[in-house]
Amino acid sequence: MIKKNIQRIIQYRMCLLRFQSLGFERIFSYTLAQEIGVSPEQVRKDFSQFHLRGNKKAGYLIQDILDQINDLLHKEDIHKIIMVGLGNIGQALIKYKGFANRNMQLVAGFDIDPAKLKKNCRIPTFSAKEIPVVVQKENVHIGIIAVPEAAAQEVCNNMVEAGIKGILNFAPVMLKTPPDVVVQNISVCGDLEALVYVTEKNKKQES
Amino acid sequence: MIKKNIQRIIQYRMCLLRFQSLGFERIFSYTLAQEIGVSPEQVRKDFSQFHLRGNKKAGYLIQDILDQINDLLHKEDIHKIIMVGLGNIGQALIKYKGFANRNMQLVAGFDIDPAKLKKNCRIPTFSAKEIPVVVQKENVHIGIIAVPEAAAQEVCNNMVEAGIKGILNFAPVMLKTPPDVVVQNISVCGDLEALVYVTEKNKKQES
DNA sequence: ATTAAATTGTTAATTTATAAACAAAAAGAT
DNA sequence: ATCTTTTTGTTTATAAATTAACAATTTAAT
Repeated sequence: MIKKNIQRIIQYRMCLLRFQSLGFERIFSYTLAQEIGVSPEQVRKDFSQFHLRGNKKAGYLIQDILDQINDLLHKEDIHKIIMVGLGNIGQALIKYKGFANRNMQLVAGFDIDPAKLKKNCRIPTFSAKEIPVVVQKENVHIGIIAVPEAAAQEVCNNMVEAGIKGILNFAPVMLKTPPDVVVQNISVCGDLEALVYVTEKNKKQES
Repeated sequence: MIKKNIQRIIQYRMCLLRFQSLGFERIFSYTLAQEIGVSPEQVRKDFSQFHLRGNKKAGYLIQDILDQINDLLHKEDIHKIIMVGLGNIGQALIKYKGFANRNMQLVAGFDIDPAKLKKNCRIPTFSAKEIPVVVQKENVHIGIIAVPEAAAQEVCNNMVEAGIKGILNFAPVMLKTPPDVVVQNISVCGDLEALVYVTEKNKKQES
């Protein structure tokens, strides 16, 4: 599982960019904390762990912290991503315009169904067989799996074989990968079910 | 933040259903653990915390555990969900057919842009102004926010005002809500950035 | 220059989550 | 019927994450 502190660092970055675009030059742990929904101590602790240092009494210099976070997250280069599965989610992500802002780029889409490839697309699309060719040619390390549950593990195997090292998985299965490949799962249905559970529980507790 | 054990319970459920459909009647903590990617002790601990009990030496009776988890998750009724924002993700989720299997139903979609409402849709769509009317009429407690960052907090306020108690948020902002409203965030970009960080770090460590 | 106020950064304490250990119970074999 | 094996369920231990506490430092004011 990916550490929580790095996930928060990513959030801090977005927040710092927002404050910077509003004209601020400095920010306090308290402000940042409130914006992210954590305690100021958490912010300082996270910053400390990644050696992001501020100025006592004067807070953090936004540009300075951003430079260092950008360095941490390797924002100096654009990270290429492939997408396997051109169904509902796949198509939606391909249409999404927010990747470029964050120095990421979807470079290719794949599907086993030739019908899905014909669609007028913002990125080149290929048969799933071409995964190794494209991954190696473009030197891609990150892939998204947006295929049905039944196909997910096989797609995953192909990706790993091709050299993918990080996978964002939308299929509702736990993928089996070698230890040097890291998987991050997203489960919309699961999250909704968890929300149902918590809200129903809260409802009961009131009564 | 939603507890991790309930999130795993939701995963166990999916896994149990899969095993059941394969013809199994019983299952061991070891098997379930392997499938979900946790330790058998974790499974037993989770089950213990929710009073899901098995049979020593004979493992867990799938049907029995499923009945109890279904009860926990209130699977006896269908949970209505509204979706605000009919852009890329909104449209994709509306097309998604997996909600019914899990006793959930998208009952309405909303957008401020009238152009978005005209699209041939599987569910009724309304202007965002209609949120309170529909939520109260249909008695909905769960909502999805799939609008741009700038609009998210206002949409959230409207939802809360209308009576929504659980929100799945795709916008990259921390929403401010009263304590009885629970928010679950999904950040595709954030997750991808985290994957980039971890894979680059692994790469360095090898060399 | 000295003092006061504010905010960081680190250390300590607490809580939460995960992993390990082991006793108890059930099934099956002898 | 007794013993052995297996697997649960609970208890204890470890690790991770969060929160709290407080010393150190910088700024600004007197």
